Amino acid sequence: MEEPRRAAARPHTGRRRNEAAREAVLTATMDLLRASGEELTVDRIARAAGVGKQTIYRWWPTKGAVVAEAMAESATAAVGLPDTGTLRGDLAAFFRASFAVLQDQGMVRLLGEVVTGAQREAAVADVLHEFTARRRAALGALLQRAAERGDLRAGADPAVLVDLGYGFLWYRLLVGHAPLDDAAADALADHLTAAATA
Amino acid sequence: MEEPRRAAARPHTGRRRNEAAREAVLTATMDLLRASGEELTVDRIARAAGVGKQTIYRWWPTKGAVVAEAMAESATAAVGLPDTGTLRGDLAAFFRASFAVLQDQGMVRLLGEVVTGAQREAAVADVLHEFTARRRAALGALLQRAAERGDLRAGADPAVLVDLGYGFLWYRLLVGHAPLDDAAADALADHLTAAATA
Amino acid sequence: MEEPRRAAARPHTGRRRNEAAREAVLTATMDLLRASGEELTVDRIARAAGVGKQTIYRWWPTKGAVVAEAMAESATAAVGLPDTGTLRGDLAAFFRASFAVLQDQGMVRLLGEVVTGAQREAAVADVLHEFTARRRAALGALLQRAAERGDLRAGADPAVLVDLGYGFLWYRLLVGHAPLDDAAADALADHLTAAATA
Amino acid sequence: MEEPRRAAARPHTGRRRNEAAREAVLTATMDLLRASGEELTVDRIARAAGVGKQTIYRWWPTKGAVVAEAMAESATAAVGLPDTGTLRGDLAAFFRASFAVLQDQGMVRLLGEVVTGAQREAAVADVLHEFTARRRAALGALLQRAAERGDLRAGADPAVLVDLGYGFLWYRLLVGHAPLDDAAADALADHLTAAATA
DNA sequence: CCCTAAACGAGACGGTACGTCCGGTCTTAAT
DNA sequence: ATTAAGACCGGACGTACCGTCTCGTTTAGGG
Repeated sequence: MEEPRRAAARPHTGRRRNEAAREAVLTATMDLLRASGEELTVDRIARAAGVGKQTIYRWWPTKGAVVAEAMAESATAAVGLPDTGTLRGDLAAFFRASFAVLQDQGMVRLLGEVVTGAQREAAVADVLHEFTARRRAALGALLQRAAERGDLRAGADPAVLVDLGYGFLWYRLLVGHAPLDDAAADALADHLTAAATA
Repeated sequence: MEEPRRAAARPHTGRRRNEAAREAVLTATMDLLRASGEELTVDRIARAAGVGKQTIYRWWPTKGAVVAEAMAESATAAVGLPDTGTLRGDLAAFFRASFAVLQDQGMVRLLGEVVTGAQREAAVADVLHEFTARRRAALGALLQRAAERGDLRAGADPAVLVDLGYGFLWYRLLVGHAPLDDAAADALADHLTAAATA
Repeated sequence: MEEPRRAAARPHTGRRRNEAAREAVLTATMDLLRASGEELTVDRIARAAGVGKQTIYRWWPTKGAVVAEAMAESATAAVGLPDTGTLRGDLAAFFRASFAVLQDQGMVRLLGEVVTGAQREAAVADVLHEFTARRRAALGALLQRAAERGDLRAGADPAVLVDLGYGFLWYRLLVGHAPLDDAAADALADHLTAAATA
Repeated sequence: MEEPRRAAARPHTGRRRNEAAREAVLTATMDLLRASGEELTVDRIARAAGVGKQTIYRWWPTKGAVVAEAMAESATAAVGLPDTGTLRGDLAAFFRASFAVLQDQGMVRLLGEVVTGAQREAAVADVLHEFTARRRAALGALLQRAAERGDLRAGADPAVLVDLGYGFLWYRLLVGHAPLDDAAADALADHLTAAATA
């Protein structure tokens, strides 16, 4: 039995995407953000990565998209799911780890750029949505475990609790009026636990 | 022949600052943000306000400063301090009013622009700091009243509670994954009350 | 009797065109062409002229148009109408002067760029047309004087003679197989005289 | 044990040059020039010829070289040496044939591109030099025959006459202010004859 | 009949220039 | 002196094109 056209027979011709270039771009982006002195510019990213500008625009629609992907790559890996046995302990560990990532000034600028870019570029907003959704899911899983242990009070809504936790993080990150250190993580964990349990 | 000292008698020559122009600029800024289709540009603000560009730069140092002042003017007025007799009621009323302001799409873009601008302009950051500090003070006063009624649990930290509340608001505002409606305000009030009381 | 709108009442507001900038651009263009080492680039013109790129694009549609205007300005002035009493003498003087202008290497590159640009940009073609028309008119006037003296043979067509003369010039200029010096001017004058007279 | 010198013994292995590709490239170049709407681009030539870009660059050093070869192929063949018995007749026939080739708009653009390219690429200039030299030699041969018949006046310089003739052609071709039709050929022949004879 | 080398179509790559857009400053004539 | 209009410098943006560099495929000797 013949297919009318074996499209799969030749799925691709021509040179393939250069993975090294992709990584060089994302790395250069992070480096420039960390170097901090200058504005982040597509030309500068290209020059720092040793890459043509068109290679950037071939794979990312916009500078914001590059930044967004750099964020998604470097911020995701960091935080795993702790298991200390208690909700408060888990939350404290989770937020301590989350805040630790933000000690890198480059990371703070990165997140700022993304939240900024998301306000005007749909592509960036998409990446931000996906990224934050994954982070919320992680925190949600932590709460889910508590729920299974019967630790959550009747009216507690995990979605609200998650937004409280990450809201606290982003609010302090963007406004910068108060630190995101271990003490803050512990205080956050404490109050979130109070909100979640009877 | 007159002395220059006469200046006191006639303290000002030439056309005075046109208050109407100032208002036209801020209004035009909000309108353009609401119209939403295009980027916010100084040229566009000037044209929409029927004002010369120089008139804008005579009174504000940068575009960000204009946006920041527009925010400070239109977002502050709105929310007063409710007094329903219970912490949960007060919080629910406070956040319902706060969220109501954000139903205006222009206001959302405005706050987004400010948070964005604050990441790169110190002047904008200052206005954002001051603005958010005032809002936190308002919420703090509300909690203070509860504390005086003896409604707060021992370990509750008003500063953390305030950041939880406003963090929730800003997080949903910027990420946009969930609504900021009356139900959200009630849920927020409920969880915040749980975190604050025994 | 009222006009419906006195448009002429306010023919212009705002800053006027900066004549110094215009000249700086044209001068810088000629200088860069003479310097010769590098390609002629809008960015380079702007930098050399101490001018923003937008200022160039505000007044000229294209790089070619700038080059074309630079040509029109610097090549026109040079050649006046000689009057030696004889056609051969007039032609020799005219072409000696015309060829002299082309000893400047910058001028040669300039004309080459214009003829090049005219092949693909209508705006450049227009300037080239006007420029060459003016030059042909000058040579035509010279022939006209000879005609009035009765020096032209019956079948001689001034338009053809003019195209022969300028064709010789451009052909050697663009192909570069033979020089454009005084001897060439004299030989050209001689043969043109032979073609024009009995 | 064999020396590398053995390479001479077996000068070639592998696939041979595809002659069809060479012709497709030159044909596509002419076609695109005739189609005229868009700029001539190597990518477009490759696509139109159904050929990979590398195949073009394997056989020609630059785009200009392709264009130059296309010119050399299509413009040379056309014009032979007429023999009408008189100089005027020979010249008229020669230029009528030469001008006829230029009725093809593609040919005009082609020559324009070559003259253009010659201004900046030595390789193209070389081809142009050789091509024009051959054409001049053809016209020179025609004049030589007249000289042998004793038809040329004493002071007539064949090199100048040739440049006058081809200058006329190229000048009208590039500036485009007047046609290159049979009447023009006849007028050119007439004036050139007058310049060459007593 | 297989093996090796070169040519092929496709298309990604580094680099450079283009022409546009915007921020913030300066100039003009009018009020 | 202040205004509306708008030109100015600087510099980032996103696109286009050049000539080079892989890919995997195809073609042709030589063994």
